[in-house]
Amino acid sequence: MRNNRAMSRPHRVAVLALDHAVGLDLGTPGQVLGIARDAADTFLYEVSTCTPDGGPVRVRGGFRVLPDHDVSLTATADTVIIPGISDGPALTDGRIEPAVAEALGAAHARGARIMSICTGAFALAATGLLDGRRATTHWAYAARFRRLFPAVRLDPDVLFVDEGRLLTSAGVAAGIDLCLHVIRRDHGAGVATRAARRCVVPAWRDGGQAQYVERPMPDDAGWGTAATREWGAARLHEPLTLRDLAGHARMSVRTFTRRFRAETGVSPNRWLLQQRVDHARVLLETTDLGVDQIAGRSGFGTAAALRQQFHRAVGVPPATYRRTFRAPAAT
DNA sequence: CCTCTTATCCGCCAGG
DNA sequence: AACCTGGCGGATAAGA
Repeated sequence: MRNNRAMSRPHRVAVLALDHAVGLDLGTPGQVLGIARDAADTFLYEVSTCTPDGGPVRVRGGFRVLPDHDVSLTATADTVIIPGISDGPALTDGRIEPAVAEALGAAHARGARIMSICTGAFALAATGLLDGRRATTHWAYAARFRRLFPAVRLDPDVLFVDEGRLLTSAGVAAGIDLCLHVIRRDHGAGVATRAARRCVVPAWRDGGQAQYVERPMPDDAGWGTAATREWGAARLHEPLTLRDLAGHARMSVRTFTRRFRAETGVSPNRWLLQQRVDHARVLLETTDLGVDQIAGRSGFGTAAALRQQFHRAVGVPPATYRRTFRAPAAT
C-alpha cells in the first residue's frame, strides 16, 4: 500500500456515492487527496467517482450527482471511499444492495483500502468487513450504529480509526482529517502538511469528537488549557510533567486533567506524547540528525523510548520512516 | 525478561 | 438543587 515518489502511476481512488449522499463528503477526497503532490509537484492520487449503477444519486440539498462510472470502478481502485449518507437502507436497516456489498468485499479481498466518512460507516459495516474491528462514525448516530452492528467495536470519541486497510471517520469535517492522515501514511508528514495548507485546514487535529459533543459554547476566553498546550508544545525538548502543565494553567492536577480531557478528548500525557512523536516525525523527514539527537530534541529521554513510542504511534520504526519519507534537500 | 519504582489517569466523594 | 473544584486511592503504564 505504501507507494513512494518513484512510483509512476498515481494511487487510484474511487469515491462510491450512494443514494442520499452527503454533498460535502462527496467532494472531500477530490479536494484533499486530489490536490496532494510530492516535492516534484506530481499529483499523487487520481480521484474518480462512481455510483452503484452509474446513474445519478440524490444529494442532500436538492440536487443529483451524475458520475462518470459505475461500481465496477472499485475493481481497479487502490482505495475506495464511501461518503456519508443522510438516508437509505444502510442507515435504517443496516443493509446495502448485494452488488455493492460484493464489490466492496472483492476490493478488500484484493488488498484495496476501504475508508468511510461520517455515516458512510453504515454502508461499510453492512458488508460485514468491520465485524470484530474498531470503527467510528458520526457521534449522533452512535447508538443506532451499535444497535445495527453489534459486532463492530464502535469508538464514537475519536475523529477517525485506522485499522490498516479499513478506515472510518467521524462527522463530515473529520473526513478531511482522515484524508490527511492517509496522505501522511502514504507519503509522509511533509506532503500532508502541504496538502493541508492548500486546503487551509490544520494538518493535524488531535483529540476526539469529545470537543464537539454536548459543548454548545466552547469556553474560549476563559482560563482553559489552550494556552498551556501552546506553552507545552514550545517546550517539547524539556521533560514536562503533568504537575508542570497544571502549574502553568494555575489549576490543581485533578482539575487540569479533567478540563484537558473535556477540551481535547485525550489525556494530557497522551497529547504530549502525540506532540513529541509528531516533532520527531518532522525531524526525521527534514534533518539528518541521529535518532538519539532527535530523541533529545523531541523530549524522549532515550533513543530507546523514542523508538518504542514512535513505532507504536506511527506503525513503523524511525529508521524505516526516514528511509521512506526523507525528502531530498531541495524546495 | 523480570521486578521495583514512579507517574499518570480517572472514578469517587466531600466541600464550596 | 446544580455546578465546579481538588484530594484520595486503585488500576495501569512507563522507566530503571
